[in-house]
Amino acid sequence: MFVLAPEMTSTLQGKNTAGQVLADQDPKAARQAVAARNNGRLLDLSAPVDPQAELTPVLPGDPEALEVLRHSAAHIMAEAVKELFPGVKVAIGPAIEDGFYYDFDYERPFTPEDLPAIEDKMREIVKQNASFECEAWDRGKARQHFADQGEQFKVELIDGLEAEEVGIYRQGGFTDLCRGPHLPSTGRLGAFKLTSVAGAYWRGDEKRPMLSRIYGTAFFDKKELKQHLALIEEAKKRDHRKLGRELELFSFHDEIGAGLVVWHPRGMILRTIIENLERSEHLKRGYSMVQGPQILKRELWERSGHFDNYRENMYFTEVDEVAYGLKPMNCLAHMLIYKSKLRSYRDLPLRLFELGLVHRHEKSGVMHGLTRVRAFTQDDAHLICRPDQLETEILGVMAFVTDFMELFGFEYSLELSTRPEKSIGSDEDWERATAALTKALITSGKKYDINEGDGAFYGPKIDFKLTDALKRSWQCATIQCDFTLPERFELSYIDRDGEPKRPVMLHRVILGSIERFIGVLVEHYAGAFPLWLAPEQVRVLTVTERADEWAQEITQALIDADLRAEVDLRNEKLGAKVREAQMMKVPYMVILGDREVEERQLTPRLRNGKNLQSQTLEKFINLLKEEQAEPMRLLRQRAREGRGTEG
RNA sequence: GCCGGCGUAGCUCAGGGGUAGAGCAGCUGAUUCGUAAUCAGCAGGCCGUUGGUUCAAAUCCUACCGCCGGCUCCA
Repeated sequence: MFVLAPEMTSTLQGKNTAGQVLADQDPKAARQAVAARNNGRLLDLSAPVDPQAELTPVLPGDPEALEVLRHSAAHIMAEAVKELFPGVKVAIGPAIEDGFYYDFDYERPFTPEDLPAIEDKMREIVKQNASFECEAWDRGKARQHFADQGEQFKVELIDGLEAEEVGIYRQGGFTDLCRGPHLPSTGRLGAFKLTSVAGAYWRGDEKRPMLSRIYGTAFFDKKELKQHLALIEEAKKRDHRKLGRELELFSFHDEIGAGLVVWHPRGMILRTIIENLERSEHLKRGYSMVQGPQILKRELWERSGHFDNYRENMYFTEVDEVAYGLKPMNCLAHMLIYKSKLRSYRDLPLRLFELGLVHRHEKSGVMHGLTRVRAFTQDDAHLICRPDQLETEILGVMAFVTDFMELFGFEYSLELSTRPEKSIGSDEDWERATAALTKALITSGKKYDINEGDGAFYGPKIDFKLTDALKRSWQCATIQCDFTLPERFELSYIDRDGEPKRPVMLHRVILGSIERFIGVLVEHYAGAFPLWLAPEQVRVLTVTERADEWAQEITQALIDADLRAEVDLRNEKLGAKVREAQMMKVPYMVILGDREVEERQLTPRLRNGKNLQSQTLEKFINLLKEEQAEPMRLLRQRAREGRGTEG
């Protein structure tokens, strides 16, 4: 039950508090409220309100409520840690997407074994039900307070603030610099759990000290916490690294090296389906296929700027005493293809597409299954065009990306990334490039965020972040505008007026890395691929060996019809065969017993456990063919419509 | 690269100073069976690699390699 602690009112300036006003408006809501919304701001219930503006309660179902709860949980955790580990220094502790964390500096890093004791201490604090009290302190006083306690991180934070007054929150014996708002009291923290420990640099800067971070999550009630933990379990089941092994798609090997994928037959057929689709879709959209070599002379990388700006990510070697670099990007060969003959303004845009294998030296701690590797294949293209064609080309790529995202059932969001610190090219070129991307974004009418300083070293970019079935987001497509490489490689075309002009270039990928994309796809579909992508589309199962002959005939007919079918003639019970096909997530099984043999029919079983009516082989093949072709039909239809609107 | 955890059979995991274990998978045989595991037998390991401590190391310590969770970076 929520009651304003009497001492809290003493800090107020004689005004009505949010809690009191809410209690007058709606006593029931006031009791449940964790904070209040007033004048577009979130307030503590103990805070004075602007009487002119509307006041609404923040109730447990609201998204902001969870943030308040988790932020308060972080404070409670910090108090617990300070009590248990004297001398520990606190850094920052925000609420995050699905929980909270707090960073600490202690004589040793925390380990998972420390967590139960911290949780127990937190429960004690929750039981004490101390109120969260907010005070506004003069910055000098606050600075002195934290300096006296040796809390150098807090001091640094205060020094970075502009305001003359800073917010100070207290609960029990713990005082923290904080903007708030917080729960009325610690007792309102319903269900929480500390989940992991990790190292984290102070302010995310590699050059600054590494702190010890404790992650946790919190909810209003135990049921929600349980659901959340179940969701994490579900995500684990979908983990592409686990499914990749179980479904025999790919593997990694110590003996081969970190971040280097080995594709097994089932994974390779999946890749091939996607790559073949890419090839045909690119050809249909006016691209040409090309391919460059894996190693190119270092001198060329120096010329492009990669040696100066990307060296630490590259692998170098020597051939006959000449230095070579293994390609981390595909653009150089494409530049030379452009330069191989004189180009007319009529030839543009030139769209060069390459499924290019690139190698990048990633730091040892960052590899992650297929989503972060050291060798990967980009569905890369370079669009070399006249300046007046730039916007149309960008829009064309955006439409291409949209078509593919819809094909796989992904949502996505857009980000515009601007000039980074380490970069090449003139200010004017960066401005022109950024303006072109911005203009295309505006024309497209799509919403986008701006990511300052996150562009490639040679140009700004639009990134597409796709969201998978578990609401996680992944970088896939990117469009990068580049005025610099055409300059460095002295690309030109002869314009209408007979004068040589400098073209502009776009770097772009649609799926990004085929490896990463397949990793994301595996998790998105939980390994149960739609028919057109399934490595094995049909498995033919016999009840007894009397059906062997019919089974082999059917299997061959399916293969002849370009379907991916396998047959299980083993001396096993049908239940065992079904189970194995089910675990491999094969979309269709075909059951063959004496009945089917006699009638020259087959009984299809779907992945969801349902049987279809027994039917002829011809009918079954038609069914599969149609289901397989449907996504492609929709893709082509969308592509045609898209082209129409672009003119 | 940094912080923490981990590395035992193809897979999932037990064993934690006295010389290696289970289930599943594999192989062999029997069984001919109707929708998520038929039965029996057999075989399988330089306990990630390398140094060291010890009479003795899968077990304790060093360093490498790799994996997992984060940080930083990124397709």
